[in-house]
Amino acid sequence: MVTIKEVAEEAGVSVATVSRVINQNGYVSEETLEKVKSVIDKLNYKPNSIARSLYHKTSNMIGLIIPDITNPFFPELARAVEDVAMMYGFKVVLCNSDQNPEKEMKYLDLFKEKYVDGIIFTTQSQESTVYSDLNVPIVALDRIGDTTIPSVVSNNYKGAKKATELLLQKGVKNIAHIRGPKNIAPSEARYHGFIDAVEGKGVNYTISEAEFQLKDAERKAEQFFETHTGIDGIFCSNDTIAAGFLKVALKKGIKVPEDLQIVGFDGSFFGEFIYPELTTVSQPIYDMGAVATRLLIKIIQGNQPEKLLYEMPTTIIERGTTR
Amino acid sequence: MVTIKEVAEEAGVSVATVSRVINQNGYVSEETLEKVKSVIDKLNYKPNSIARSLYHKTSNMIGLIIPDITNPFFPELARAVEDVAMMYGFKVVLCNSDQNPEKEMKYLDLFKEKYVDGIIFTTQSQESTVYSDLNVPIVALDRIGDTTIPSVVSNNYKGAKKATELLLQKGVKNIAHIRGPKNIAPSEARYHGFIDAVEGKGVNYTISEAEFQLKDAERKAEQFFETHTGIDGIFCSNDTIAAGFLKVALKKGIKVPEDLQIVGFDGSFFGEFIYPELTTVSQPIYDMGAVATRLLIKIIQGNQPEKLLYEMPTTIIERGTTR
DNA sequence: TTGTACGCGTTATCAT
DNA sequence: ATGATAACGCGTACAA
Repeated sequence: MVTIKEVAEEAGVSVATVSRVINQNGYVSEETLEKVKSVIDKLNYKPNSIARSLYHKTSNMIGLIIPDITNPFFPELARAVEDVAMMYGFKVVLCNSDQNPEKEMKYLDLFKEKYVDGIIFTTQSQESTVYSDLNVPIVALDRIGDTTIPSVVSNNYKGAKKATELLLQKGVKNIAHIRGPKNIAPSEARYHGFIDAVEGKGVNYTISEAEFQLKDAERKAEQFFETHTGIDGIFCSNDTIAAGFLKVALKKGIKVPEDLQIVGFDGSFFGEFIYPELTTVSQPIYDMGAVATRLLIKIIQGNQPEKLLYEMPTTIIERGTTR
Repeated sequence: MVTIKEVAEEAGVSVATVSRVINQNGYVSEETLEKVKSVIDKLNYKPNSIARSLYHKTSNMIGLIIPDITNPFFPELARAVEDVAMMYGFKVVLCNSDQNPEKEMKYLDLFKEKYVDGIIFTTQSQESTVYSDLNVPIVALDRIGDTTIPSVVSNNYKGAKKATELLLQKGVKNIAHIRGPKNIAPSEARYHGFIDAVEGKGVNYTISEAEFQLKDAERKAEQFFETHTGIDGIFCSNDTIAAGFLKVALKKGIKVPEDLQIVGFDGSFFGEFIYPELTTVSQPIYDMGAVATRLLIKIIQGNQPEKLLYEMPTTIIERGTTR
């Protein structure tokens, strides 16, 4: 690893001069400029970013905390964050919290130690690790409440309402909503969207619950189809649950979308892998990540965010599980 | 951010003493030990890891370069790397290279600047960015050739052979292999596994090719079923291709697995999301990541790897697309 | 226009 | 057993 000192010696100048040409500030004569530049090239000198960090107390890194990269929702998000971050010269440290507050705390400490310039985090759970008094720019994704932290969310309520209305409009008479876990904010919002779409409309509806996991969804689906008959439309709280219900329905010989229509939520890529393809409420996942990152960088650069809540629109993608 | 100096002042000792209690080396009397410890707790002091890095030229970070976290193969791998790394006190910087040599080089420079202690990388392409003369411990995943770098791979050849033999044994008479891109090593190995399983066995076989992407697979499947009749078994180079072919077959009313059996490769999670569930050759993705990380850490700690090639076994998971 | 010297927070060597 | 101090690589007052 070649240092600024070696460059200085080789160029016959002082380290200060070299520093000046690197950072393009201060005066430096045309002549020495060229000289130093050529030596930098020759030695393939790269300023040591650790030393820089120590001095500046910044690292050009941003920390990203997500529950689990293995959950299909997050890779695209992470990708967006990295793409945008890189575009602005920031690197990304990715951490999987597993929704575990201890882990989250550990990562936050880590981030402070490393002088990360900002933090983006997603928690699907309600209970909050203390993310305030952290003294580092921070943006939340998919998180509500905690009104002091700028957040980027998608419009879960509205998307759910639209999805339910779509089913109704497609002639569904007996509709079900398979809601997600109660402690997860988006799941709650989607539930309310559903309720507000069916209440007072004179339609029969029923509510069940499932985890956001295929196996559990399948179990719940088995039970569901045992105990409920005549259901001709299901709005599921996410695509994983929808996939589970679709699988079981198909297995039972129920015709989709002829006799049963299904709508999921998220716009996960695997919605296109299954047949019939899943109709779903698509979240602009990549955009959410990109917006959050731009917002964070803005804050890092000293600008105040214009608003605290950035709500991104959802889109219905009609595919094979609706008529 | 409280520094070692502040702790020293508060405790009425020198920074050297504080450093000794932190690092548990050198002599320090019982009395001052207690005193310093309590001050550290009181002030919630955490040693600044940047300053440490500057001195030690290590960072307790490892760099991970993958093509694209959005590709379903990689989240699990990344997760494994992070889990194991964390277990040993290392953090992970994740980078998506998009198979782009320029990006790779950029990340490698970045890693050197940041004093990463080691690098794990995956390239599916053959052409090699110069990963040697890097002067940093390094481990390759899913990569062959380039014999100087320790590698962790799964046994693509053998898995493909077994998959093909499974189809044959299940009574397939006219078999097809949909191979992946020619410049991707695993795709090549699987192709040879297939060939060696059918050659000289007196079975009819045919080869087609598709990208590892759903849309392309579907297009190729449409063409395939137009031009080939009587095919009753397909071994696909990965699960994505298999999903595409299955979808199109289902759409065309071909009965799976009665009239057509399909086997994929990878063991991707979405194999269980589709119906019938995909029979596949499962790679121990998590284990591969874990083994690679342990290997890297071993090297970082100064031990030489026992061998240069760690070959992990594949397993056939029989599910709904075979009889 | 250029160079000297100190500070960023930590560790390790060498005195004491 | 403890303290002073150089060093890690860089950036910037300040002096020249």
